[in-house]
Amino acid sequence: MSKAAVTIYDVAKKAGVGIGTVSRVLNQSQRLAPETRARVLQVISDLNYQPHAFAQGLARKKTFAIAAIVPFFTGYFYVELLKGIQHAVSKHKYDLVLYSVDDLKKTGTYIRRALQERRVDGVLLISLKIPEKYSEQFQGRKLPLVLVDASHPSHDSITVNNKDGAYRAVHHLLERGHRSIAIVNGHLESIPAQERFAGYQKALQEAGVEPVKDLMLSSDELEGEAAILNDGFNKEAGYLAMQLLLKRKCTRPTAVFMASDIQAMGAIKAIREAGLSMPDDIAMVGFDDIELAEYLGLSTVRQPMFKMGEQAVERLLCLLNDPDAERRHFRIETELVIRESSGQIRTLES
Amino acid sequence: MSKAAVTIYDVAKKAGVGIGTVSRVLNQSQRLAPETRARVLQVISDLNYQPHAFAQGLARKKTFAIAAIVPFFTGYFYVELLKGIQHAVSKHKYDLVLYSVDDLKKTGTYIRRALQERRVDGVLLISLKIPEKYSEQFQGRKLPLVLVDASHPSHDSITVNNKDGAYRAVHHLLERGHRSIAIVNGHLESIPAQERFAGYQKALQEAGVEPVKDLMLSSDELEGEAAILNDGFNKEAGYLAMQLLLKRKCTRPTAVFMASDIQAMGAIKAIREAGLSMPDDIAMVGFDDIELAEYLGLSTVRQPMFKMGEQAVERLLCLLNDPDAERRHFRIETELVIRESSGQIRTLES
DNA sequence: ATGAAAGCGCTAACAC
DNA sequence: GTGTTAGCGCTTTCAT
Repeated sequence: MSKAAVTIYDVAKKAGVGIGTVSRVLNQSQRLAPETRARVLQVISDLNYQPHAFAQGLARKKTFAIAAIVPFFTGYFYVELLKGIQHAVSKHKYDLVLYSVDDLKKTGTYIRRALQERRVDGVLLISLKIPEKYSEQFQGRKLPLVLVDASHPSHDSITVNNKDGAYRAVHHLLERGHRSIAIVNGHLESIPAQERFAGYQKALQEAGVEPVKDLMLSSDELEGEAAILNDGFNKEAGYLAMQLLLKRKCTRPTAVFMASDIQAMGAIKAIREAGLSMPDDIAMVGFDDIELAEYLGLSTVRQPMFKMGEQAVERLLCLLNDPDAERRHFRIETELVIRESSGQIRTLES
Repeated sequence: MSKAAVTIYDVAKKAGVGIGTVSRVLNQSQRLAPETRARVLQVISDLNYQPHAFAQGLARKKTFAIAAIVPFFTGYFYVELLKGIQHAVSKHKYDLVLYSVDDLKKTGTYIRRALQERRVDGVLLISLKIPEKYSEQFQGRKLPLVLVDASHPSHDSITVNNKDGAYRAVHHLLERGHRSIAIVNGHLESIPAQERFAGYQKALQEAGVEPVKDLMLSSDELEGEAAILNDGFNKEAGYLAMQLLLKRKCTRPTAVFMASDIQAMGAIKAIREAGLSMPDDIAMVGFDDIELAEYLGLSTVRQPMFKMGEQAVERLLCLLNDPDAERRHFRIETELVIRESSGQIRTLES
């Protein structure tokens, strides 16, 4: 109940040893008389002493904390990821400092802080593009960095195979007999959006289906406040895009690939409001496999997000021990989950 | 691009001043020759210098970080809360250290760490019960603590008015003409679950409706792995509970109050599987207003979670500046959101 | 107004 | 094996 925190000096004095010795028992040093160690340990326990993280950090030049810089979590994707991260971090007895970026313009500020404040030993940068300027600084300072859901040649990264995932989604729709397949994408500035678009195109091309410009929508073309937010992967954007699609009376698609489940939610609402039904009037495949997808009977492309988070941390911790390790780029494969929204096999009618 | 990080000494030397002076410009000290300040500022900028958080922390005995101890986030509630927390923390240029408790038995470990490592200036303890032992330590050390979604006489707290929320939900159902109203609750060990139960009882009693034991379920009575997890507020638990309820042929309720929306999701699934419809066969009101609720047309009790998070941080920061401030217990009111699941007004038939 | 010096609580190199 | 001491990078008196 003492007011002032107990320090290593208090322990040393009470145990009748020097502070060096106390420090040694703290750091599991080998060269110690078992008897001395026991005595010190006893005092530590009596005094309820615990080392001061900042003092240790300063002396050791090691913080035992890592930072995760996340775009202000829009939803399930980041939550699952964070769970995985937290799980791994905690397992290794590290602390997690969370920087969440509310305004993408300010990404640099957060990176700069994580980089220069030396509050953490390493950084996880999630779904965010790293400016070249900072990329160099990370290398210069040898501060380990792992990119998650993004990549850069100079840094380790863990990404989902977005292109292949999208390819599988659209391929599945083609197999079901659809030929007029739309895509509703997030902002095209976002890398995942670009990759998913590429997968969409590849599948169509392979099947010899001519891409139709009117069937390719992305959030940046939309009007409406909410749709513009962040990366354009949101409910509102999906809703608006689907409304647009449904207006195209003559060229209305029979199926649509939604670049995210959350957009799919909005789209489904628009379909219902239009008095149409899914999958009969329009089939759908999403991306993410958020918790809700199963509930909605939405076919989708599942990303193993928790695992990604864990893996990112594991990799980062490797880098901490060996900062000169070679760069590695992990690519995690997706899984197509087929539910009701993809409908039955369609006989051709064209 | 220099290997070693730039320190206050580098700045001092290059600016031709003492380190004290550099420190002063860093700390906005008043007594400084404007010209000196400008010169130092210039050098700081040239060298891209930024103070070392740990060194500052050690010297100032202040970390500019707070911790949030969260039960391994089960869902939307914690995400929204965290968003609010992050928003406020970031606004005040503090850092957020996240401790997420995967195993409730280990709560003490995390509290202990936050308490004794002195890595943070204050702690937010969320939805977790604080052991008396630690409660005293927080007071002894004068480490500010704010309880969120939990309370304790010796500490500041922010809670939702669970009892009133539940009361309003059930009252609403009564107004719609229901007399046989069930409750599906989380684990009764959880304080919110207890409070919601109290609200349920109060509403029934006020309406002169006799409580029926068979209509009062909570997750702890359920069998099944998933249902037991954490606080019992989960989809699986809702599903199982509703199945049980639907089995009671003769006493099947006409309405049910679900203590959380996520349980409601599971319950709705069970209802559909039983070939019944909501709200005709069974009306429902949930609790939380998760994103999905609107989508499901689920009437529910909305908790302002983001706001709670913000407010908790604001209060904690107040406490940092004035550790001897009087304890305050904030109680946030809920809002009843009426959607389709509550059905139309029912004519009595009994 | 500003330089010098004493800590903050710990680690690690150096003595014995 | 263990005590002593010099930092780690900063803030903050205390002089001047």
